Amino acid sequence: MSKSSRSKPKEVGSKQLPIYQHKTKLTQAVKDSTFLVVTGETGSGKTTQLPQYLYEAGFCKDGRIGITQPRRVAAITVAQRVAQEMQCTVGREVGYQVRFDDCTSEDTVVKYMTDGCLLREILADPGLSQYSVVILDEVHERSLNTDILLGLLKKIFSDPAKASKRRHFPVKVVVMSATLETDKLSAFLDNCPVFAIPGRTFPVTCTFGTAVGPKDLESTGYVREVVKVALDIHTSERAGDILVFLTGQSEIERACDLLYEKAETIDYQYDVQDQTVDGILILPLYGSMPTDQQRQIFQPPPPGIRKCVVATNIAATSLTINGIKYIVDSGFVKQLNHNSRVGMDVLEVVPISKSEAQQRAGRAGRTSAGKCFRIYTKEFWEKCMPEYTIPEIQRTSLTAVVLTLKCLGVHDVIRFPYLDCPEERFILEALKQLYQFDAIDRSGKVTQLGELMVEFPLHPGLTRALLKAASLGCQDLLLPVAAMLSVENIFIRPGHPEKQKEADKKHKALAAKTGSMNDFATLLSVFQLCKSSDRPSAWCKDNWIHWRALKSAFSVENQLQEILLRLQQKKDFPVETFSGNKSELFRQCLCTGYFTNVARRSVGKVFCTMDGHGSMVHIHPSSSLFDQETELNWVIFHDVLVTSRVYIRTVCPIRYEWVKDLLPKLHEVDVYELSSVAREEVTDEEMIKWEMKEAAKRQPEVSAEDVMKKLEKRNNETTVSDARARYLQRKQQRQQSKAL
DNA sequence: GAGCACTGC
Repeated sequence: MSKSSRSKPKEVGSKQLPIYQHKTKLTQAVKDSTFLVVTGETGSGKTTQLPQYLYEAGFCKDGRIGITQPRRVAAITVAQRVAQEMQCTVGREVGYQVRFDDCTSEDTVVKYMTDGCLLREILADPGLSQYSVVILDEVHERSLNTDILLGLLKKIFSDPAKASKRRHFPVKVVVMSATLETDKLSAFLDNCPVFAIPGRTFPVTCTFGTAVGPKDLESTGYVREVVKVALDIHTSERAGDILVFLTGQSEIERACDLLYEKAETIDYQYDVQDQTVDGILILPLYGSMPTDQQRQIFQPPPPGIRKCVVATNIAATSLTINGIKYIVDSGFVKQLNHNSRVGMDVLEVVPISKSEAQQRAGRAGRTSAGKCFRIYTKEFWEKCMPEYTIPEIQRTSLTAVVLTLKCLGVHDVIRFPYLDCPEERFILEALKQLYQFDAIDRSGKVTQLGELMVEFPLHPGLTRALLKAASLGCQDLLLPVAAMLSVENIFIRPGHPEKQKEADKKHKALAAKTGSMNDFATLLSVFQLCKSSDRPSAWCKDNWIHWRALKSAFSVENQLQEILLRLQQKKDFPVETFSGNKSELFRQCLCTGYFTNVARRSVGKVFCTMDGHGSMVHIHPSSSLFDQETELNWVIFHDVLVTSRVYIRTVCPIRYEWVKDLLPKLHEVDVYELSSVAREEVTDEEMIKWEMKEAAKRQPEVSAEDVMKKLEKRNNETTVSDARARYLQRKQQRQQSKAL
């Protein structure tokens, strides 16, 4: 680092912000203790100002100030703003680092980054030797990485003797959060002091509705209701834009259609109190929308026109729309929950928490006083909505997290200092899976393979398959597939039936081109075809492929390749030779990573998973295997989707021999009740015979209901069938409302 | 015979 860059601290920061009058006390508070909790609502200026105050107070003489953010955009934009305030270019004294974009230099002393980036840094440098201050921001959001960092920082710096031995200038840890659960945070960090900064937001008055009560937990009636409320606002409230919160793309499109319809039938011009509002501009907003379409949302509406944005939760934290004065809150959100009892992730619609509802309401008070219309009753608020959102660490699969912790020397992952402990069975499940992948041994110690696996930003199963391929010298087959599976879905399926047919046709053709019924091979082929195309974006448009998603798959593939090359230069990188059929090489590599996701044909199109849960699953209609009448009896799959049925997606036929030796591994460490069939070493033929016998005992035709009943019986917790029941109920309601 | 919120490395 150059000395000149920090010898003369400039007078920094904006004096207008509420935080300014606390400047001296705040820097003193940081000096006085190892841990400090700083609270303050949005608009207090803590994210941009605190690092500058600390810089000015000389905290950078001995190292950097690192500030984490849960989101990339936040890290980048905040760094840009702070650089501007400190009158330097981004990448010099002030910089940022996010995945694929490192904008820092030797001069950088104030570094904004994503929480995932800091976690990676700790992996390489467990003492965080280049930092004098580490600031975790937006801790109240409880992102998985921030929660892990919180535990790690507590563990590393809690013991002052240990901390000061590490360097003559001990690291300061500042945790910044909205004014929620601050006592809990302080207690967690050795009862450290709490510093509160008043915010600067405008009051938002909230009203409850009558449409959704405790009995309407599974109702979709709320789409009609939010439309009605939005139009009421439009006809009776003074100027100011509306933001409506719904749960997903299809719901949003339906709401927008209804709004267009209804808006046309009412008078075009209103006299709202003393102001005239001419009309309403209706804009949908969700994550997978094209970026240029998203950009429209931020443009101010034409004079006299009211803007009405109908959005997913993306508008709650990720994107801020100016000029919003009215909120319509449906009270629901779509959330991905991991169910360890059945070993799958279930995406479901659930009521939001009270804190989330407050967050939504707050979106109306950023520039002036606002109003929030909740369509649910006070009773719903009291009885159905939890105080706080369950943190991600308690809802998610922990396999990758546990491996990371183990590689950081945290051997006892159950007694790691979690701010909120995940359920023990979630941790056990993760350990079991890591053992199955040979990432840890029987004693729970990380293997050589595990040390390699932790380097990859991928699901452990994918990493396992990739490393197998690399050891056999065929990584070119797996790198693109791993990249494609770690970005959002690349196949576009539009809402309109006509276009849907067209897209399906194109996708089927792409699958047919590979000559094999293997969805993984289709992904590889799409990747290669697009990459070698002269005009890749046009190619995507023509084939109904998500260009934005594919572009990120290209950069992920690049990154994976770089990591792999670096690891292969180590002398102990495994090398194997392959004796089997060359054409089967690809699928056999996949088996190494997906033997935990093996299913065997049961009856007709119903398959039975072999992971010990024995769940009944169906091939998803988007799979190239869906309408194939073949003899195949064994498949591996990438993921499970619970809707009208339990579907497996991205499927690949395999031979029993390829997984025969791996399957026992699934049951060696028996944490859960295992399916009785899978435990036995049997041949394919024997398996089929057994299955025929079983099938004869049952009804000739296995209905979805039977399958679900079976699943339900198997699991005391009925999350999967609950989810399905809810889905069916919603579908029925939708049909009823259509009929009306 | 199809229903994928949002992040992140």
